[in-house]
Amino acid sequence: MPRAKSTPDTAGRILDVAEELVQVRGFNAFSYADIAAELGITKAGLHYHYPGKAELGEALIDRYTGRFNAALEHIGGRDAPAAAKLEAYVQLYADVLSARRMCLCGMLAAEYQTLPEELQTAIVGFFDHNEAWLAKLLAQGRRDGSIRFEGSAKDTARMIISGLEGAMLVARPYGDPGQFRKSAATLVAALTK
Amino acid sequence: MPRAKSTPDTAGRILDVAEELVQVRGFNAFSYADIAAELGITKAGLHYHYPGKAELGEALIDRYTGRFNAALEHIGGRDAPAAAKLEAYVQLYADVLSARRMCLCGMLAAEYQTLPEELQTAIVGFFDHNEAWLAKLLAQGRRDGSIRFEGSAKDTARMIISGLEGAMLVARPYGDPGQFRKSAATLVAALTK
DNA sequence: GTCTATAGGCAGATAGAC
DNA sequence: GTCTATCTGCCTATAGAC
Repeated sequence: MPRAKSTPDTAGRILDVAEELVQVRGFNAFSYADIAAELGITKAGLHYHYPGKAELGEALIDRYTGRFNAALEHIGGRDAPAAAKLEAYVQLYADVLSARRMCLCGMLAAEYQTLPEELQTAIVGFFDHNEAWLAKLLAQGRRDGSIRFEGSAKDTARMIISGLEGAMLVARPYGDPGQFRKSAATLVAALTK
Repeated sequence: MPRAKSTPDTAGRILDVAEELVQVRGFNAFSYADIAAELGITKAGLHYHYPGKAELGEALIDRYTGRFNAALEHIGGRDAPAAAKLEAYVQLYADVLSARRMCLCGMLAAEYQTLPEELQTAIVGFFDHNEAWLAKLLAQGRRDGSIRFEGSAKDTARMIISGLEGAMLVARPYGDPGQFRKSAATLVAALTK
């Protein structure tokens, strides 16, 4: 997934800063003051662009999901065996972690019970779309022979997503991206050998 | 892992309530007021038992880790094939999730960057011990022939722990313990066959 | 051990000037 | 669009009575 591109507009810069704060600290552990200080504007100025934290959160998920889904489309459009596409999928997660960040929606999943309903719905949507995309890829891999797995493509897709999210979650306290790469490789190896 | 037993003493009841709050909402999303209201005492009363949130958090992790490790010892002491012990290990996680809770240390891992240093150290300790215990179990399973896996026992152990934590993380927004069970079963089947 | 009372700070949010 | 100023509420924490 491409990083958030540098945005000259204030609304976009707010999202850039807020996104990093949520991915590193969580939605409940950052404040408008944090963003304001980072951007050199006042808290009141932020409310002009995003009236409340809920609206800011929605915008964050929307942009993140859009960027992620675009990356999935890009991978899906390649002319390559499914196994190679699966590796590219794993790399999306590795890229996030290499910036010492958790997946935005993985972080929000932890805080799920404390979030406004609109955010909750958007989080589930993120995982639903990932699961559908990945299940389709796995089915393709079974056909082209590059991926072998037992059980349904849907269950396997869900397990891979869970495994990658969990590997990010556990690797971060160790501050070691290599640990994530190893875990992810172990997971993929078990599926594609 | 056995649930926290009902404790007549105030210090223990505080931990009971705080534990659920952290597992459901996170460390940064509960307050002394929440606990006080639940127990029918005042916030000031809590500070007598736990001077600050950091001390309360330490006590939470210590008790949780102790209970978890005791469950591991219990499983390890059984006369059973390693594969059966692995299933019992998975069940520890399933039991936590069936109470609509996240693993305490998994939740804290998400919030890692915002926590006091003593808590951070304790969280890593939890995962270290789990990994060592599980790696030993896997090695035993390889010897007794009940578990098959490629790569090192340590890497496989780490992937299993990550996968289980991630499966809890992702399953909770769906409010469906069955989803966790399926993911966990798929994970174990893929890694140990 | 638990209470009342309160301190001091920061949260999210708004009104209105510019 | 961004500011100053301010509101209200909740947070963690403490002092001191009982």
